[in-house]
Amino acid sequence: MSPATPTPRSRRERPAKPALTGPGIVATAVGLMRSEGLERVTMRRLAQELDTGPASLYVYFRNTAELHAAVLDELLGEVDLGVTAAAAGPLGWRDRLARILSSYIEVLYEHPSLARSALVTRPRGERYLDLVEALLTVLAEGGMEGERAGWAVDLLLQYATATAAEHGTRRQADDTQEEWDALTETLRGARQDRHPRIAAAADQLVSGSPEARRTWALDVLLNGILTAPAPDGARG
Amino acid sequence: MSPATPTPRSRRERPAKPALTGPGIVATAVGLMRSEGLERVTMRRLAQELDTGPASLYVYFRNTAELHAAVLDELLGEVDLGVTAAAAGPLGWRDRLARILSSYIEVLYEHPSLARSALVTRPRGERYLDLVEALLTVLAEGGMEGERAGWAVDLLLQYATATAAEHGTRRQADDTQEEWDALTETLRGARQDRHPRIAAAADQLVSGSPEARRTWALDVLLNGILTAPAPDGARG
DNA sequence: ACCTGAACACCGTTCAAGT
DNA sequence: ACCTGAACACCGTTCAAGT
Repeated sequence: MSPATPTPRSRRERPAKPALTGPGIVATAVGLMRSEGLERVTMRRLAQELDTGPASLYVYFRNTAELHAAVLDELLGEVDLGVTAAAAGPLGWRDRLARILSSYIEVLYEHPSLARSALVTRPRGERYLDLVEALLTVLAEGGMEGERAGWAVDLLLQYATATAAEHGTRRQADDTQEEWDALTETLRGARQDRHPRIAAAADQLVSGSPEARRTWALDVLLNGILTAPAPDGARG
Repeated sequence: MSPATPTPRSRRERPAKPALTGPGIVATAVGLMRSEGLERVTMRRLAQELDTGPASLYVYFRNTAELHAAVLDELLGEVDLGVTAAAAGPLGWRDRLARILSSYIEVLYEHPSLARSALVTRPRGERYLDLVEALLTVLAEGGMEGERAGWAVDLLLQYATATAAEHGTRRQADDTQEEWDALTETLRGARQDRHPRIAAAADQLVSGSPEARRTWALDVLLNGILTAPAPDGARG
């Protein structure tokens, strides 16, 4: 099986070590994230995967945050924007907007730490622009344009991103459950004298499935965007 | 200057090394955060500050996330809840709610990384409960109780926390500015063929001061909470 | 129960040197 | 311009051993 002439280990394991390219690196990073989670998509671990040293990656990304931003943009390619056009079907604009945002949330749900990084480093890749464009398109159909629409996009995406960061799975389902139980217990155990309203409303504070809450939150946001006074950015 | 009998270095520098206690550790951690930022509030750095080894801290906190949660709760003591009671002044409930949330945002603005950690590990300390209790009190005055109020608290705090995580200062003002410029440039440079709406609305997407946006967002949320159908947690 | 030193298994980033 | 080895300055967490 092994060749007569010994080959360096690294060459044998990765027969055709590909030249480094930006897209190639990102593709490898995405694969690594899928198999081991974003936590493992570190400069060092990724370099190892690419059969090189960590310093090499700094030619393509200024830092780890930029690397993660590139991974995020790649992942955003999975968001379903198929319902953007009014011609796409019988759904009204509100439902189509909800579909797009739900798809976005679901994509990020698998990678909450990516959602967290999106909250810090604002994305601005091509796929992200596609998403923003889609949201603006649907909002325009709902009669929203200009400042109101621009700010609405921001608020809607912030909500969706934060929700994925908060509730996303893959954060060791055990931990999440444990934490939730602890919170529930804390609320239920609130003392009548100091936190009477919490004590009374403990169940309502933790009620509802994530889906029910999400549906409600999107209703809140859209109703609010439609009824709040139009923003005036020039004033700020 | 130096005593005749040599004293171990550590004892000389911290004359009365205090015994470790939960509150004492948190107080030291808060001080460390104020002087060097949350990034430096690591188990190792904190242990060094306390003149001990990192392993000792695991008696008090199961992990770094718990430590940061304790720091956050301490910091929440600074949130101004003085306007909670209707008797506090002439302000209507909406304005009082906005005051409380703005105070919360401002407290977290100085420590965006703490806000980020709050988004992941749900807080449940005493000060956090005080904040929730205050919000429930003001919402009740606006006629909101039960499920609607409970879910509203969640959504309002999520918005506030995410906003602080996103826009908080202290994240190297330079970096933030640079990132913002890059985003603006990206939006302005959107290609007419692929992202026409972004190209048209670029200025509206980035317009407005943080304060103007915050005011608008709170309007949106409150209007939405008041007009969206009451949630039904039992259904979810 | 509380505290510790030492170890294990990692990190990001920079820099001088190579091609 | 791109790539690299090596180094610097850190991390979180566990464990066996002490008090």
